[in-house]
Amino acid sequence: MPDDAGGRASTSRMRDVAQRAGVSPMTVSRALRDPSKVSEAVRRRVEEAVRAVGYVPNRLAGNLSSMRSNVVGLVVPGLDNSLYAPTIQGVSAVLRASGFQLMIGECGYSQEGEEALITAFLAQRVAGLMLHDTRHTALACEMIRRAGVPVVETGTIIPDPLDMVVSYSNHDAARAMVLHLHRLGYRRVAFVSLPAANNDRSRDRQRGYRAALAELRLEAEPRLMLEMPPGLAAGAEAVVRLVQGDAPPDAIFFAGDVLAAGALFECQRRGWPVPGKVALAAFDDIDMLRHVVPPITTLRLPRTGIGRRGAEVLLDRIEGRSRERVVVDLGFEIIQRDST
Amino acid sequence: MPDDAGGRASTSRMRDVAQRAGVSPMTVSRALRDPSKVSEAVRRRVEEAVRAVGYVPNRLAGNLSSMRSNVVGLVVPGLDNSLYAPTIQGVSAVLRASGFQLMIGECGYSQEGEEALITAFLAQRVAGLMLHDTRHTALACEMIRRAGVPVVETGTIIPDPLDMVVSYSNHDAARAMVLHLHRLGYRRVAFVSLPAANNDRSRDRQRGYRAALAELRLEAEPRLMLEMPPGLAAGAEAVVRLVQGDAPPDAIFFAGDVLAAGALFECQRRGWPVPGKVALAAFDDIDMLRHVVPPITTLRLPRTGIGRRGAEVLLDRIEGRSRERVVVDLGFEIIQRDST
DNA sequence: TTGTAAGCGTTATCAG
DNA sequence: CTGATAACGCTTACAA
Repeated sequence: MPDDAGGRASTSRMRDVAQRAGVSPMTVSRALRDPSKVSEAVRRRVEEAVRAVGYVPNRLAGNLSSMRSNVVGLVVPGLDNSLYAPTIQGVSAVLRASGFQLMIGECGYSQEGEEALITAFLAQRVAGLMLHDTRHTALACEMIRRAGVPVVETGTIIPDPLDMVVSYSNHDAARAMVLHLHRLGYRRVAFVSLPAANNDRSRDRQRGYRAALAELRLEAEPRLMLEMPPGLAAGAEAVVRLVQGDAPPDAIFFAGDVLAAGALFECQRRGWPVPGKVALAAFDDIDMLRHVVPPITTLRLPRTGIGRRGAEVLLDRIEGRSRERVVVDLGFEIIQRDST
Repeated sequence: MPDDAGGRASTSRMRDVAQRAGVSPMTVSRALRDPSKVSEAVRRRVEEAVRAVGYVPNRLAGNLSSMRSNVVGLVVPGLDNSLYAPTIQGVSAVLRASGFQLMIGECGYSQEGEEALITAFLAQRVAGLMLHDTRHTALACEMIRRAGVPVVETGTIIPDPLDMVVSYSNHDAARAMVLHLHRLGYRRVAFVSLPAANNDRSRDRQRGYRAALAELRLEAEPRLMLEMPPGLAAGAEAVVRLVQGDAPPDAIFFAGDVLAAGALFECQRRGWPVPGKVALAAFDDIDMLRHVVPPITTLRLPRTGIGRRGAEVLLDRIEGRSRERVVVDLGFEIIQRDST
């Protein structure tokens, strides 16, 4: 407790405001939450009293009493991954506009981590939950069901959501890019993704890649498929392994993180022309991909929109404006640039 | 409320657990928080009852009653800025290990935004506050003082903190880089930063630049100082303006965001050799700077450490292990690479 | 070791 | 429009 010297740390209650304004606490409560329910005179006296005593409402008490909550819990796989930033920002913007607070936690890409966070958020009695992953432990599902809390999953479109989904189809996006590369004339398209274990998005993308090959009556060659950890360095390693391997690809589709950029930087270092030696495509429209030389072909995903729309449908449910279990597919876009 | 079909959404209370275990609610409370205070037999019965009814403690009620809180509020200027990610992650890791929750908000680089968030967090009765900015509205300071909440500021080392500071000196870091460039032989070092209005970090860096020049008995030329918005595009624009201007610099120090990378990409596009045509230095050790061609000289800042250490000193105070108003300078490091 | 009583600071409800 | 009263679900303090 800093300084008891100047003004001691005292938190004033509604009661104090009431006394000072010469009304009952109940009237203060009303004046604060819906000024139209009290007389003009009282409203002003209360406002002044609030300022005078420096009153800050106690939402813990308010929430407990009203059995409502003004906080939403958001679980992301990893805070370090810059891909989640736009989504978080979208969520944050919408929540703030409605007077909600955002509680955030990272599950570390594990279902157990997610379960722990869900438990913690439920204990805080959050009004709603946003989950990036779409696979959960049985206990997590059970707890959510019992609590009756609305939930939005945002990682990828799935057929059997817990409740609501707002996302895009990782499967369709990956498939579309492979078809796009084929249309451009590439016949040996390699595929590099993040590890698919414990990651629905990666798995969906792999399935999309295979689906496209099947449609094109092309064989899925194991040596053209790689799983790499996230990071620029991994992308660099991947491009070297593929290009220097037997029967190298003419194009590489990097379905994750900044792998494609790492690969391009490696090509620059080695003097490999892109797309002359090998074409490169990426999965996310991060700013960097537009500025490197050459700019990299990629998918534009509705990251911010997922956050915004996700928060909106969640609030619609929380505030009783809707009872529907919506599934929103926000789509994607292919950005053709000079790397392919 | 999803599905009332299978099992209706009922939240069980401690009372229910107590009944089922054949003990009083108080005993359940004890069994849950400090199992050593109840008998072995009771502990087991309670545990089973908890599982049986799917009990999830209500921390709103708990916090209200105990007049303690297990949530910490964090205010960042912008969630989109990837620079804050490591700090947030550090905070998150430390808090989780202590059973604390993280409430997060973005103030949009404005003091008013920060004030609004502080008010909201105080209303949630957070146990502590972490602020990135080091300048605040008078009301914000007043509210924090009255609430008696411990606070950590993390943006830059300042002489008159609200309470505690954990950071590095932006002034010293900028100064050190300019001296470093001078030592390498560069005599006309330009300086590009983010707008300094409303940004203590930028201002500190500008002061550091000037301080270095003064020490070197060099004149601060206005045409060698630029303020640019964040982003790769701004860096590209800056390098062009400086290099094509009158009396161009031999080195450019980009003190913010990804400006330096944007500048390098522009040089690549134009075929300007770096550092042949102009040398480039950056301010933050983001992964990209190490992988581009050539790799860019920069400063390594203790981003994650600030989050971790900041959360630690905050928890020390919250949990009464310390009463000190610490100031922690985590320092910085110059990473010399091929761009200078 | 366990239980009882009295709040914590609000809001819902109902009466005036 | 305003106020009294009883929760909300838990913990503190004290008693048994």
